[in-house]
Amino acid sequence: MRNRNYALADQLLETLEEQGHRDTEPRRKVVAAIARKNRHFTAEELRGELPGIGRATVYRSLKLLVQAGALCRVMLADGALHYQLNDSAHQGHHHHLLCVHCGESEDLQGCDIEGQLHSVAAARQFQITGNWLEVYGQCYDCAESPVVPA
Amino acid sequence: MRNRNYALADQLLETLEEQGHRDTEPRRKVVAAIARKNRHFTAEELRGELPGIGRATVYRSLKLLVQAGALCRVMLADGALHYQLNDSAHQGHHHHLLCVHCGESEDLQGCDIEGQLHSVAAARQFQITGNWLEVYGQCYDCAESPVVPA
DNA sequence: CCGGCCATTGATACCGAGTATCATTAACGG
DNA sequence: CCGTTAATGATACTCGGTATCAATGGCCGG
Repeated sequence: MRNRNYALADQLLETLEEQGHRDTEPRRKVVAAIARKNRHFTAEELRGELPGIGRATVYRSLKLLVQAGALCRVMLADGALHYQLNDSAHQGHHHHLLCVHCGESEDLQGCDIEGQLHSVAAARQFQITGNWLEVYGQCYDCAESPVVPA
Repeated sequence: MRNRNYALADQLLETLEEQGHRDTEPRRKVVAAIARKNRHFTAEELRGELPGIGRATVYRSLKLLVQAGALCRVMLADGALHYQLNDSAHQGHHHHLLCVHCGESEDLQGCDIEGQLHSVAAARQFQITGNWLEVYGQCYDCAESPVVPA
């Protein structure tokens, strides 16, 4: 676990360096904090874990990582914007199934939403360049045990 | 046009009254400004057109209209949240095709996105309760004349 | 190994989109 | 016409994020 986190942090830093960004102390700390996360998180939550690191720096790092494809933004059902580590496997565009109960998220693969959108749009001569989709509901575990003590 | 706007404004007010809200002067003005819109708009943009009306009042009215189903929120490609009048016909849940060029939006109907999501989710025993989808691209007119003078 | 360029930092201030509070006002039902 | 109660608007606050800018420190070339 610890090893995996270190490796992940290094990997993230490396990604940034590949994009021509420097390897700085604050950046290392931000990236390490992100690597420790096993769930989606907000910018402020992350910032709270990084006392001594400037607000702007945290936001800048998040932005860079999103641009690099290492992080993605997810919009929760209540409208809150969170960040989430991308599986290093598929950094591309993808959608999420978000459990509104436990907050867990799964990637939504194996569906041909894009294909369907394109065919519907083609009928109207609309050229699709992108889309944003979040799907909310209850995951299997939460549906099974609807009342969970906090 | 003018007539249609008046009618629309009255209709919006009536909708609010049906929900038990009062017919007040500031509310009339907010609703009239919204009825004048033929495009999606931001809260601040609307507020700018309503000097003398309190900030909170504008936001409160927007909230009520969204709750009543008369307005819907659309997220633009750049992340900006806009409001848009709902066609009085289908106030229910629906998706939009947003032209990133001219800013026009069309409703996306006749596609069975929900159905597809449900079948994919069923395979994972995930119970879908809602979704948020925005589709970005270029509408027919903008694709035809890619360079339009501002 | 050193010096300089320039990316990065962090403090601060600002912005947009809301919400909370609360004293004052005004709608509307009886 | 009067009282209840919703609504208003001023103000302050939150959250997420960006702009500015002087100071710092990474890194590259000599």
